[in-house]
Amino acid sequence: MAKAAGVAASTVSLVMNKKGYVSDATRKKVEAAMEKLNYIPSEVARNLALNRTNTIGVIMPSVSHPFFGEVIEEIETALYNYNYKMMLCCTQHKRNGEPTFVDMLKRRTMDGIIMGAHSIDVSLYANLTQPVIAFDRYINDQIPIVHCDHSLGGKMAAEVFLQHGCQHVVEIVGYQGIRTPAHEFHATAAEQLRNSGVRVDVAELPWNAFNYQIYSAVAQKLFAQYSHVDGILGADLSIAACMHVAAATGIRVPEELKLLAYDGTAVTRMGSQPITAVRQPIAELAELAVSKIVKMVNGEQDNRPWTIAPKMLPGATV
Amino acid sequence: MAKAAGVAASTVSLVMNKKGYVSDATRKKVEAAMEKLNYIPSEVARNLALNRTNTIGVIMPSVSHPFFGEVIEEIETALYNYNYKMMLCCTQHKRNGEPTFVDMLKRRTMDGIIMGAHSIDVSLYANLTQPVIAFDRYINDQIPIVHCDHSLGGKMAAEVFLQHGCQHVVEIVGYQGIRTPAHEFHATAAEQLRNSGVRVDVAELPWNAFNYQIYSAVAQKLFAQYSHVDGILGADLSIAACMHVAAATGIRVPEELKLLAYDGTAVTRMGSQPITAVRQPIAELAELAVSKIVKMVNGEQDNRPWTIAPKMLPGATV
DNA sequence: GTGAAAGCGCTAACAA
DNA sequence: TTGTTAGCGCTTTCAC
Repeated sequence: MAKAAGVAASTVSLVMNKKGYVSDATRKKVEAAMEKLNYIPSEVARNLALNRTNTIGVIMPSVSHPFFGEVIEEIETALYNYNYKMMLCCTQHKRNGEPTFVDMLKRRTMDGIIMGAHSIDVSLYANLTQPVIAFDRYINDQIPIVHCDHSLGGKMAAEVFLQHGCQHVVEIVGYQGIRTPAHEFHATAAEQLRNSGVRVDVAELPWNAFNYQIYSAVAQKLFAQYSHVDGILGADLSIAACMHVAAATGIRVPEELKLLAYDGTAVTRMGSQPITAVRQPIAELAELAVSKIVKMVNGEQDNRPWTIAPKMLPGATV
Repeated sequence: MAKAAGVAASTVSLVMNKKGYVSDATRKKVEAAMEKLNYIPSEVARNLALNRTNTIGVIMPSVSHPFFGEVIEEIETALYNYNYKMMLCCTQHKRNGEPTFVDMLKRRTMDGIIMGAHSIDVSLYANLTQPVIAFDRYINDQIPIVHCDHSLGGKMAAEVFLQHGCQHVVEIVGYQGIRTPAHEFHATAAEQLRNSGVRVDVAELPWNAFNYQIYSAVAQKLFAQYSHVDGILGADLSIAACMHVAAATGIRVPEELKLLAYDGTAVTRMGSQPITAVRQPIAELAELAVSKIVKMVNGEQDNRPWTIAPKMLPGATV
């Protein structure tokens, strides 16, 4: 390419990157040659020379799950706006997905990682030289976490049940063996409710279980076990399952039973009755995570807080 | 690294890649040094030297859509099994996502592309030197397509309505301005039904519209327009929307109205009534697309057919 | 078996 | 303003 244009390689570099001073004459010359050969520079060579790939790895448990799907979509969009590409690793059904992926980070295939998987072994993330951000997930003391203000969310949720005079609330919570700030949501809600004399019971989901059958089974068991429940709090799909089981059982929502979802993804809009939800601001969280990791990659300072408040999403189930 | 081990770089390369002959003594020496420095080779340098990245780009309209979400998840899994990484581009909400992404292909950031977006302008894909495979999508005559046997699917669907004696079927079809083999599904079903004297009407969705509100609006309009419809055929979410509108209107499913979904993703299992569906074998399609693109990247031959048959997925809506 | 040397295609520092 | 040189970290001949 350089010789075709009759200039040095470095000059071509300057033209491509619009850097330094290049006379109009040689610029034209170079551009003409680029045009003629329809030359396209190798990103890989560039990556090697610059020691950066403009790629961020994203680790999530699942893609085909409403919450993570939306998270991934928003992260990818945000990365795109920052001129980064996304490599995705989905851990749910792989034996060694996560170690393999972290290894790619070490091999410098990507500049950093946004990690949101529900892994039990997080020792992988010790002593990494590249930046890692956790998405709603506690990994270790070195790794900062972008998350929703779950404690506030829990208060908002409790408030809803209290306002409607619920006496017995069941919370369907995620697997407690992983450490995520999201547990705070249920803990806070439970605390507030109990402080006001409401009975609170807890049903725990198994680990990395993201399919509807499981939610449905949990819902059925819940109704069998707690026949006088008048409020249920859980993630979107758990609540959707409860709504269907309630309908099948002849329990009227919201008259006899209040259902409140946490997350507020599209599935809460998809039933015959929209589900009332405390919504995690997924797009904002994604944008925040991306802006943080990009700053870290570039060694820049960022003072935005790591937490974003949830919002109430109106519906017809309370 | 080489000097630390007291050997030449080329020897280190041989050891890392388990290639050629290396004496046990020097192998140990190298491995010891790798251990000590906890040396990790640069994938980027490797990519440059080998002119391949082991990365496949995937372009889809959306992530947070049940069909595409599942497709992406399965593609990523299949790629992982072939030792490839996935770069994802989601086009739905971006101005220039697709051209930018194809440009990355030209810059050799990835070895090939699996393309499943609903783009209207496909001129981007002319004259590419790297392999591209279309996923259920017609791009141009050079680009092969992995897809479900939609024609068979259409026959299966028609058969269902005929068996149940439907007289007036409405098909909710995707935007017709893009060219996808999937249109064949509705065309075949319509033809078969009309041949048997069934009235068939068609409702068309707008382009790149993947949110539930739109499906819901289409469903409402459909019932208003065709008051005597006794069968509806459409993609999962369209049918889910119809089910809810029917419930709200007091139309009994399946007694008065048969609903049959095409795709058969998890959402058809999620309502109070599981939706009967003609299921696209997404995992198999994904695996096929991946195995094809990998073969193409490696210049190998592959004789598997490009098409896979759909299957009936039982439910309670016909 | 192993090392020296060239090359992958770019960027950066420095001269000219 | 532009060219020269060195270097990013690996792989691959090809001597030794």
